[in-house]
Amino acid sequence: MIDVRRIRTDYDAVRAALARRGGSPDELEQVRDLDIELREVTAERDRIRAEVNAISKEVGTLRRDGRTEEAEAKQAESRRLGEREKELAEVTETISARTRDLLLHIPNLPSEDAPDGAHAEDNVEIARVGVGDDPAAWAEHQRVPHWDIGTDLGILDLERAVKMSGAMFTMFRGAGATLSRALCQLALDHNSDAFEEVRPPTVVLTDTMISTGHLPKFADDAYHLERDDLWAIPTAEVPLTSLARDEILDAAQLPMRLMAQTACFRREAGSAGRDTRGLLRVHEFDKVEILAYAMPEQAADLHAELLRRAETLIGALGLTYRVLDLCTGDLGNSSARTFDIEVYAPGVDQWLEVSSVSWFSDYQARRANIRFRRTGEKGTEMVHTLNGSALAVPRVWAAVVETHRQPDGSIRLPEVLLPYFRGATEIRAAD
RNA sequence: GGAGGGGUGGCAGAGCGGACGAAUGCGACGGUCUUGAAAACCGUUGAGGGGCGACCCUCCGGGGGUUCGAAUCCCCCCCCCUCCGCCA
Repeated sequence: MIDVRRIRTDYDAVRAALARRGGSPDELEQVRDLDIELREVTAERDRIRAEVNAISKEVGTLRRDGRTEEAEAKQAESRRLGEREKELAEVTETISARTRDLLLHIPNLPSEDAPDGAHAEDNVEIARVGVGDDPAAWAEHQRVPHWDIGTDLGILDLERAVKMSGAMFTMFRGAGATLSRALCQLALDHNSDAFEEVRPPTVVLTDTMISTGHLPKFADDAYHLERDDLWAIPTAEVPLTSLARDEILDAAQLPMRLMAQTACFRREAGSAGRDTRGLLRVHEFDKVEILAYAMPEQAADLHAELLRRAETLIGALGLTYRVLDLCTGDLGNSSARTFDIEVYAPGVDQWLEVSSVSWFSDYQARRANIRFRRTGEKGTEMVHTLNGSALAVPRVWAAVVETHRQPDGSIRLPEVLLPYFRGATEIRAAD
């Protein structure tokens, strides 16, 4: 949520910032008008409440002194005021519920540093590492899609996954399953110097989904367990962000760094028919997420750190990648600024988004009510939240397999993965 | 799932219709004393909202109700603890 007070005091700037995303300002305008109305009605209601409180006190005194008649007169007066108050209470409730609902639908203000633009094509490439997508840079044996490689080597069993769970579910087998697990383990080990490992629940309450911004706007993208009104998380960002919900953190605790490996569930409702083959777009996948709570002045450095950590990992796997600074039109709803890491997968000849490293300013913190107190100071401020995928398994799995495929069809394992492979250095077809 | 007990400020814990945003203790912060520290003593110390301000409003797990007035009474829900059942 953006701060209502900013809408109140700085409307034009807020409106201009949101306009950079390309949306309509209707909701914003409604919030501004409702807020003015709300404060008027609330002030009137508070006045009446104050009066009722004062009268009740008098009644107490009068009754104690045995002045029953006077007390009864006061009570009657208070009853009348109470009725008026009830009416006003209904009005304020309606207005504030409406305001909150609108506010929950308004996206975050983009950072001033985020590049302007309307579509993904306007994203700015800020780094490119490896051989790139130049056809000449890749050998013929690397031009095999991972689904063929996986099937040939017996390490990917999509057919049976579909039998159990339907389209866009996956199953790794043998060395393929080991590779999946090794990638996660590598990501956790790589960040264990500064991040606390967490194993959160993967099924959460509605409020938990609201805190990160995944609800109410994007309900169609998530799996909902109706009977218990629970949601399967689309990313560990959801539980990790709610970890500190409704808490006031000490400045000394910040920045607070957390990481978690979880299954992630996505309905992919809007992308039916796209990337249906292989591992490019699936309903369930494993991911290691890194996340931080920070004071505002720490956020920029942390954002750079999260990006650097995600990048190092991809680089260590010997993959070719590029980093994009997302333009305002392509930014996620809750994000103020996002860097995407895209890996080049030679077999499918595509750039695959494998990591999204985002800074949410205080947008999620306000939804989740996560504050901090500066040491020695009174009052509280909203924390800033940041997160990024350290490693998302299926797409990285695909890129590793395609990139490191040898002329004889085997896969040479990158050195960083060797500790997790029980002595093996390559993946070959079982006889 | 069944029976019983409980949810109050950073923590512990009283209050069970009116002077209670809440005793008391601990903790934290500031001060006195001390070469320094400890102890002792004095003071301060929850959050959110509105108003230029005096000040006002809300919050005692959540929601609803009774009442002139609710932390306190009634109803529903959630969570925690103990016992039983079931169970990876």
